[in-house]
Amino acid sequence: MLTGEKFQTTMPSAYDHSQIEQKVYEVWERSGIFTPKIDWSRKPFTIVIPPPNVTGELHNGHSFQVAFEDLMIRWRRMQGIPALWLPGTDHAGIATQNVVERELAKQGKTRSDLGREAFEQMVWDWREKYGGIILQQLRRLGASCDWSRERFTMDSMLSRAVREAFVRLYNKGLIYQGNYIVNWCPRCSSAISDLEVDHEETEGKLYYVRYRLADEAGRHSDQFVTVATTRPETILGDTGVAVHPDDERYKALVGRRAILPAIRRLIPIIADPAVDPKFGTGAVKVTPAHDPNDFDIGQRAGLPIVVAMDEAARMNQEAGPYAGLDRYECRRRLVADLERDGLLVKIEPHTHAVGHCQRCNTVIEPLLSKQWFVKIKPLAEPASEAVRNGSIHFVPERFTKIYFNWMENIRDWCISRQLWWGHRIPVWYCDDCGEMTVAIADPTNCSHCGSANIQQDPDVLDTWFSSGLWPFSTLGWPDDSEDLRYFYPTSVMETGYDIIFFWVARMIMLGIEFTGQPPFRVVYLHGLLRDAKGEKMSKSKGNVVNPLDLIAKYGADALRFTIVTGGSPGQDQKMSDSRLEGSRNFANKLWNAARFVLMTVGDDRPAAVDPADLGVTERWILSRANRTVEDVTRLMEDYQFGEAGRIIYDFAWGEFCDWYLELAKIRLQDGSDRTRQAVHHTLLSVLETILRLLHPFMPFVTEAIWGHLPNRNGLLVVANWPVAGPTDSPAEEEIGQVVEVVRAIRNVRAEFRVPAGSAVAAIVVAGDRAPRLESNRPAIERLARTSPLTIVGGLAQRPTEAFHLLAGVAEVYLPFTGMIDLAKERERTAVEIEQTRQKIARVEERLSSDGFVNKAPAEVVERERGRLAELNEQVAKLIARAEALG
RNA sequence: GGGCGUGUAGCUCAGUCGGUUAGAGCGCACGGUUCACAUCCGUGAGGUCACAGGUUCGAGUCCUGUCACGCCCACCA
Repeated sequence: MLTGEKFQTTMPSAYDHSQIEQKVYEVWERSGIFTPKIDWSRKPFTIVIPPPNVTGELHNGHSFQVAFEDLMIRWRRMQGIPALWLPGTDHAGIATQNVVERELAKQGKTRSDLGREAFEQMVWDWREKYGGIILQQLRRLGASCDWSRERFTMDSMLSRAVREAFVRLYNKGLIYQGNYIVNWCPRCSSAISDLEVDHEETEGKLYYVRYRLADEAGRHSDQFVTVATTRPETILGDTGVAVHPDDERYKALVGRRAILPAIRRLIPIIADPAVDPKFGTGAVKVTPAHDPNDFDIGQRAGLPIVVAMDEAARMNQEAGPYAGLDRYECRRRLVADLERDGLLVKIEPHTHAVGHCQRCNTVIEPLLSKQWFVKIKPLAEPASEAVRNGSIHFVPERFTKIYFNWMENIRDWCISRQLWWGHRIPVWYCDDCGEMTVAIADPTNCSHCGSANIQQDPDVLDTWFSSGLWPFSTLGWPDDSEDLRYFYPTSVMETGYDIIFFWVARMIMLGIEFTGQPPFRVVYLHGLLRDAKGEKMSKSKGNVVNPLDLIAKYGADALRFTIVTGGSPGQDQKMSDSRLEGSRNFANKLWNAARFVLMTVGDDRPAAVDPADLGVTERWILSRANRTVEDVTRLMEDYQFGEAGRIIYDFAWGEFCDWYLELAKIRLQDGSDRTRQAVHHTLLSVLETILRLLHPFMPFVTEAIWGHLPNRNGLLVVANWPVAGPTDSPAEEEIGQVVEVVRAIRNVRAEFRVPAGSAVAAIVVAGDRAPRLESNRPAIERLARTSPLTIVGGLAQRPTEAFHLLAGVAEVYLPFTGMIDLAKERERTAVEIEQTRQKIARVEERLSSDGFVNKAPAEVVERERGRLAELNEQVAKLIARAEALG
């Protein structure tokens, strides 16, 4: 059995997270409790971490992941469930390659200066450094990951899974190679997938260009056709002009040929229904190699394909006089030339969406190129079905629709990247027979002709291909490992909603394809972190916050509690210093409450208590604690973590600290030994319950306090999650009444500016409740500072020279002799009577309506009747008061 | 061009089977050296729940529409 530790020998009056958090983490990690024990008689709870990219250090968005994932893991672990949180990092192909290339650029070098091998080594070094930093940062956040199962997407084990997946899909015909238009980033010099393109509304221009028509012999005629384009440089790749088949204006032109300006290529005029007659002139230039629409049109009409640019978006030899120019320089010169030749009709301003590379913001060039694709429809359908039939559930629900919408319109996934960092595509080309060998293990010979002259495809796979396998590749797939059998499918996938398509959808598709099961049951999506102005965090805006800075200032507990209680699922969140301060203060409050409890209780755990010795005060706080346990557990089951955290906060601060600790002081002062024992027991018991409930939210401070508890047994991290005991409504009602009376008196004291130190006389008239208030006399006397305090059932004669107020069903008189203005009292009473009568009228109206009495649930009607009775009682007292005032 | 979200106190946000008098933190005002805590304690002010209709005995909550802000998706040359 593990023993807890005191992380400080004494408890200073201010909680100092910086002295404690790291020590606590070391104890947890040393204890080995983050590694779950496989127990086939119990169903495990599994989360695989969304692996942070090894591009650099963690940013504050990662704190969200940790806050929610660790919350779930710690909670389930406390419930006695084998809980695995599997950590790891992602090689993040294009992103990591880019940051390393930027490093190189600082030395004035490019990756080609180094060569592939040396460059890859440089990225591995980078990964060593930042991968390590990231894992340390996760520890600082308190992540209770099973470090013995740490993975990296390019580990040999996971790389083998990638090859296995590729080969299986290839053999099934779901991976194919082909020449299609892809999104080409000239800066990265690679194809990227549709998802990696950001569309930005851009103020561009629409150029109207005249193409001269050719006569039948191919010579100049005097006729023209005018086309409109936003990218004039692509004219150099035109192989046709298309019009709509029903467009009367152009019917006669179909079948004729036009002469391409600048390079005088003859191109046919064809009809195609994809052309919108209302756009531009209704005639469109067709550039099959540089536009996806044009590619389709070209395919239908059998047009030739002319690629006019290279992979850096410079014009190639097809561009004739413009060869070697950058695409925009070419555009500038070509437009000038067209104008000179009288072929430029006009230029209109035109706003349209321009694609940019998500990683480097370079304008994307649609380009014909030979790439590898995943045929996605056969994978998407079962993936949709898994969500439709409830095998996978989204929290919050609304993301289901977004998921379906994307799945239904999905297009084949371009998975090859012309990069050096990543999983090399497991395809080898034979120099002799030209055939491909696709294999899991590196082949030495062509599988077709046996030649040893084979060369591996130079490209790597989209980083999301390996990420898509993460929930099972990390557990040993394709082997039938014990981990895979026990921990898979995982329980919850927790991540930001911004990567539903990139990652979540692909895990579902690939998970079902390869394991026959959905990779997780629940997708919990947290919102995104915004800065104080509500803007997205990004490096370019310079508003990225390092979580370590916040941890240093406020503590990891405060950061996590702020995140979890700061919003609701799927909702973006701003983080402010004032909220972080509030959470830090809460940790301190808890620390001090614990100091008080421990100081009071001493070093020995009180023996079990005879329930008969519990006073109503104890019964009250224990009942409230049980209710809190029940509510929190229910909310956690329902993924309402924020609400759960707020409830703990309210109970711990607003009830335990504000009221019970104060009441306990009084009980201890006045009580017998048996009472003291009951109070000690209750103090400790409720404190422990709070610590247990709060541990998944604020793991460090709760564990640190736990370490000071007398005769503690083990660490809090593996303590049991509390089970709600019975509630005690009479006790809750009784103390509720006491609280109400105390508050009412405090209120009046403050209004009359009674010095805090001085006592006031008070008379409480409480009817048949008087005995119960009487038994709480010390509490009222001390907490409301009353002396003498008179508690009676009724009064023969009501005092007039006193301030009068109602506290629930009790009346309170404060005889502020000489300070009472009778006229004002009369008026105040009259106003109160009037207000109470209005309330009564409203309730009576409701109760007299047939609709309400018949249709509302019985308990609601009952509640209204009770309310009416109470109001009637109040108004009677007010009238009596008015009469006494004369 | 589609779709989604948000609009509740000065600020940041809760409010998930529709049910008394709509909550919290911060900020603000007033008062506090009560032996756990000034990272604190007590008290208070502050909201026609964006707007307009509708459903209902009853609407911040459900429906329709409008306005404002934000986001996502989309091959309009």
